[in-house]
Amino acid sequence: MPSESVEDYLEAIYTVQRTKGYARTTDIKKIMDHSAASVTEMFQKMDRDGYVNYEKYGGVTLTKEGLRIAILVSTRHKILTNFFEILGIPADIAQDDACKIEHNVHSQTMERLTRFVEFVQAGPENPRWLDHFQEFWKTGNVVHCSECEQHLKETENNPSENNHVAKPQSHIHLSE
Amino acid sequence: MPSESVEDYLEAIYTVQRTKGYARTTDIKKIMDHSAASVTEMFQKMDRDGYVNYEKYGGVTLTKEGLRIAILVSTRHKILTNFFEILGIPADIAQDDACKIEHNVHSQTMERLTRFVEFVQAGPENPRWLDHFQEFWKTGNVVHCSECEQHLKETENNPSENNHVAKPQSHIHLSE
DNA sequence: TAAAAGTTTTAGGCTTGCCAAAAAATTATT
DNA sequence: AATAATTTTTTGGCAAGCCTAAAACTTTTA
Repeated sequence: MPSESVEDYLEAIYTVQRTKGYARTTDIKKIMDHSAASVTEMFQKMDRDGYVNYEKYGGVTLTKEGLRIAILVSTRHKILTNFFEILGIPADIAQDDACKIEHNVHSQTMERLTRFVEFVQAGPENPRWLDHFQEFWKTGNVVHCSECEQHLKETENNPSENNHVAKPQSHIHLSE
Repeated sequence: MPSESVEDYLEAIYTVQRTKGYARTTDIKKIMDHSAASVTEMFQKMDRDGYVNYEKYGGVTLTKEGLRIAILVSTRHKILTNFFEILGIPADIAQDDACKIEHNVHSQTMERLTRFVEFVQAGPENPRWLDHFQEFWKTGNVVHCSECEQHLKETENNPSENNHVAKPQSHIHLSE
């Protein structure tokens, strides 16, 4: 299992590789704001560990395994960002937090979060309850929706009586 | 700003201190599964940094600042756990993830999550949309609620026409 | 094509946080 | 109170990741 640091490098290399085919010391140095020396060291370590192919003075490309993890982490990053933005967290903070958390969260948690994002996006543009949450956020008011409370009473004794329309399921693998 | 490691120690000390008044090397060693040597070292460091009062062979108590941060981190931990459990994540995984994330998440994010948890808890026992999410989780079906869609059409042009009942706002400070 | 400019690597060093083993202090036992 | 058992601290060491400065290599440019 790669360290957090290695995961960050993999993500950065992946970004560069996508547009350029490979990544050099300087590319990563700029993205990660580490010294060139540190980047070279890491390239060597990651080569030893099988995450990249490293040629002296020639930069790196991701191995199959390196790519797998890079995609995994990037996917996590994206889902976390989406999720935070749904909750109304400013984009820059959502970015920051996603960066830090993407290394730590359990795959089962990621699956739930993924589904949650899909759930919100599958519904109408802005689901009603999300509006209610925004209202609660701004004013502290709980909107007591009479329809919902009615529904609650009705279904108290017969829990399952549900509707239609299937959505495709995502089958992203979020563990390592 | 304390390191993640120091935050973990503060949390552990806080737990012990609450029942015992102070914490000894062995208490923390057991909770954190580190060697006694490491714990002592940390006690000394945290004393130097003003987070605990340390007496040789006498254990530690939290300083005002140490307590402040311990409470802060514990609060974060609790909110994150609640939040994950709302999403349906198993308790043990929710615990694990909360432990890892509690150090990293931005205070603005924590505030949103706090409000989100409050929002869910302020409504009826299980809000309707959460049931819909559970359904979506289990079956992949999106429940197309005719009432909601109706509501959406109605409010398309006049966004704000809202109800009543205020809830007290929480004023927990989640930054350092 | 040779010197200048830029990039990459090597060498040596630093901090954090962990450990095991040995030494010192405290507490329990007889 | 003396010895045994336990706890705590000290000592010396290790790995991960970062750094600067200097050396080696590559690319550009005159």
